[in-house]
Amino acid sequence: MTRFIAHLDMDAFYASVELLRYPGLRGKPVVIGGPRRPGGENPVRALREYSGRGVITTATYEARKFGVNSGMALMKAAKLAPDALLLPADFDEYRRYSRMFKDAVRALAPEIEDRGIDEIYIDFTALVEASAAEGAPDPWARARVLATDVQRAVRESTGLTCSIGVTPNKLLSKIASELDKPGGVTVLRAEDVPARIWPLPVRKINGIGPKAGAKLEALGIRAIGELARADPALLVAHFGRSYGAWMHDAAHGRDERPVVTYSEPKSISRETTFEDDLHPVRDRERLSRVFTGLCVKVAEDLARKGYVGRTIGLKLRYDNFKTVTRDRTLAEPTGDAAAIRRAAGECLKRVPLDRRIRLLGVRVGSLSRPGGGG
DNA sequence: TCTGGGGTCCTAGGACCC
DNA sequence: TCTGGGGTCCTAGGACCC
Repeated sequence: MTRFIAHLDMDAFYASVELLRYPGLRGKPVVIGGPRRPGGENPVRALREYSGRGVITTATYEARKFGVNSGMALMKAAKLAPDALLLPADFDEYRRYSRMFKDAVRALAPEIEDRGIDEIYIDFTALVEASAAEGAPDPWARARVLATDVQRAVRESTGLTCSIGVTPNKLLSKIASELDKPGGVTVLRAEDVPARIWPLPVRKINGIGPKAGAKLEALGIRAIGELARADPALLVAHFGRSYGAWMHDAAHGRDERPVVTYSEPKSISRETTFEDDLHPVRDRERLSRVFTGLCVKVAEDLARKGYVGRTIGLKLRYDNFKTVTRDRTLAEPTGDAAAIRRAAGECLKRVPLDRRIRLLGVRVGSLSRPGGGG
């Protein structure tokens, strides 16, 4: 049976929330990133004044014209767009707007899957069928109307715009929502895949990242259509049975995953990158203080969300960006900062400390609700 | 001036049990 | 004395996503 699945993506979400606060910045190149300065009044400054290890979380469309984008180091972005304005990220505020837009969508279409702070999948199937009597004869036309209704609801509740793709599955909708940004609605049927999807680069498929993309390129496969026409046996040979077969299906636009409206967290973690790499011996005290602080924060997060966990993990990144992890599973779950610190401390003893340290992180997994059966 | 922070899922080997 | 599978748990690393 045909499903009608939407993917909604907020347009330049963090930056757009900031523009509501600082309307004077509208139309200017603005970049969000870097840590929040405690106590500062107007945090807006030119990107060229930045120094540190932060990356861009969001750039306005005006800033993107300079070639900067999410994930780029701010220091590098400062070279490309020194006059762009830099604002620190304010995640509490973005989470507030996230709740607002999701509540507005839920009031119209309750079947929502959360995919992070600024995007969701929506299952329109039941609503499209229910509107058969009073709407247009073509169900896809009715799905488009639903999408524009959702856009309007989001705009009225938050003042923000979003882009929506509507297709028979999540994979295609995720691609489609990007095709007419910002503010567009893109409707794609299965028969539109060759014309609309196949010309796109393979990296547009959610699940094909930098590594797989480069490997495909080396095989001479750049467009999704080339991936669709590739010999499945060749893909399996290079990427393994599961991933190779999935890739081929994805290129044909096949995806049966349901919209999942509820899920429990699997782990809760905190990590921090130091402004300068720390020496494991000389900076031992500072390292230890930060370490304990991370454990306390994780414990607070667990308590606030109502979880305890059995597996305590440590993450360490060296100055050469190599990352190691160690973990230890306890007999009983805990949410106690001191117990987490003890277990993570044992993990630290199993890791080589012969290089400077760039990042330290603490994670708690195998979560359960305290007193609950798991 | 390289490369944040919070997540999920997958793989693979070894231990251990039946 | 030698030889099986299968299943689950734990651990480490890596790819990927927002």
